[in-house]
Amino acid sequence: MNIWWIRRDLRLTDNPALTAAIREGSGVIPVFILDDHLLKFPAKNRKSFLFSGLQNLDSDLRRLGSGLVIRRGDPFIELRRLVEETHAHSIFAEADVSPYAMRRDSAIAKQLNLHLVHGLGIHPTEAVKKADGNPYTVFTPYKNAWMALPLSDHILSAPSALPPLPEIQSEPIPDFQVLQYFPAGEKEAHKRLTNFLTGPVFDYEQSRNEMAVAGTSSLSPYLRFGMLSARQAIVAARKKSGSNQLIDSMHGTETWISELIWREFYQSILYHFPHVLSTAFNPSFRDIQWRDSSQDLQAWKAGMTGYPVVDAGMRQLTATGWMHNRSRMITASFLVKHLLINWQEGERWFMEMLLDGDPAANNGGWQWTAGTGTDAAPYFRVFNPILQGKKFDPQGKYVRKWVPELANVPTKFIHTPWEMTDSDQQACGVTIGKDYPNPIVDHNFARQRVLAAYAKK
DNA sequence: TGAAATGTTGGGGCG
DNA sequence: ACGCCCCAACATTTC
Repeated sequence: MNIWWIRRDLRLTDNPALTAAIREGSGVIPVFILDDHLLKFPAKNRKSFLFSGLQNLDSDLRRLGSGLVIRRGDPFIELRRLVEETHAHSIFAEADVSPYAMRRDSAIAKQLNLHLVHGLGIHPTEAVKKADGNPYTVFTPYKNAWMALPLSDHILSAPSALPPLPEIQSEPIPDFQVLQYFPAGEKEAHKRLTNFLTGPVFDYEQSRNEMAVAGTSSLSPYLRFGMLSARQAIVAARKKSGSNQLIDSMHGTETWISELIWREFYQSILYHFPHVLSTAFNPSFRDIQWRDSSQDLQAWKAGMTGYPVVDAGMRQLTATGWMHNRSRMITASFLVKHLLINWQEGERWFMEMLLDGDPAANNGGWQWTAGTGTDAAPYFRVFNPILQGKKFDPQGKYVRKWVPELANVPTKFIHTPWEMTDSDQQACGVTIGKDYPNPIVDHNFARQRVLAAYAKK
């Protein structure tokens, strides 16, 4: 009898840890531990998604004759108890790369028979390295090395039956709110993958940037909790790309696969440079004089900056726990460059709000935006929220959806509502400065300010 | 996975 | 017909 310790691999198909636990023993006990150290972090939406995913996994396991054991407390203490209670031989778990997880797991491995199994990404973190043994810190060469490694398309199948659980204590799954836009679970993940690969991926290069279009896979929360493995995603995409004659679909799938490789790149960065969670990766950007304005930070969080695309993104985030990738870049750039507020404030807020909130990817994204990271956007690249809106939400559909007070603003003014005359405003039923804020900072002024601040550091 | 400033070119209006 | 100017369109450089 072995324990399958579930952490962020809430799936039965293509699960190396589960497969190993089954193969190495005469039975398996699926366990999830509610770890207060992780659960005290204010991330209501993500916890709902997790708990809903656990409920889903539990019913999938029951269908196979087993079930999910839930415990609450310190992982080491709970696992030790479980081993005593069940006489389990070994514990199998998917290896993780966050500093907390690595510290936790190596401490537990000293006391208990814990086997960490690779499964978070396609290639183990240690496998993608430069010839001299050092980790890559630039994406393109990392990607090239990653692509050069053999990729098995073998998907581990889900068990068809499991032995019943022993009579042991299990906590109920905590209450959670149902997430309208992101139902949890493996089945939903597969539905989205199939849907994406039979439609949107064909036009991915174009439509992935259009914020009002469902042109992205929207799989990030599922990948975050392992309701879908990276291998399942990539193998399915590769099949699509190989089987289709349309050159566009080939480009689309390759571009999407590239996005999946970014996830592993940032996992590798976090693994090798855990200090990125507390400071800039690039030391020359550690002394920027950030502004300290709780008022501006609050306006950003609330989606009340006066720049419609920025506000639409921020409101989509609070309303759904997810934000379109293009809006993530725009809103992040706005916080760092326009408001000159420390990117770590944004990183924390995104971690509170995002269903897919993951320390590696989130930190990587923020450091990229701030220009402080590996292979980052150059600091002088300042997104113009008006131009970004015109380019990637030309009809203002995205803005109208998430900033309803601007719903009737003519397209001509949808990204610059403050340019409307009083009678324009009256005609579309919104008073700028009252129903919707004026811009909290002038674009040209902010641009000059941030360039000066970065140049000085 | 930028945007703005600056430089260059060429068509067309006009004296 | 010619030179001059304007300026849109595109290219390059700079932040």
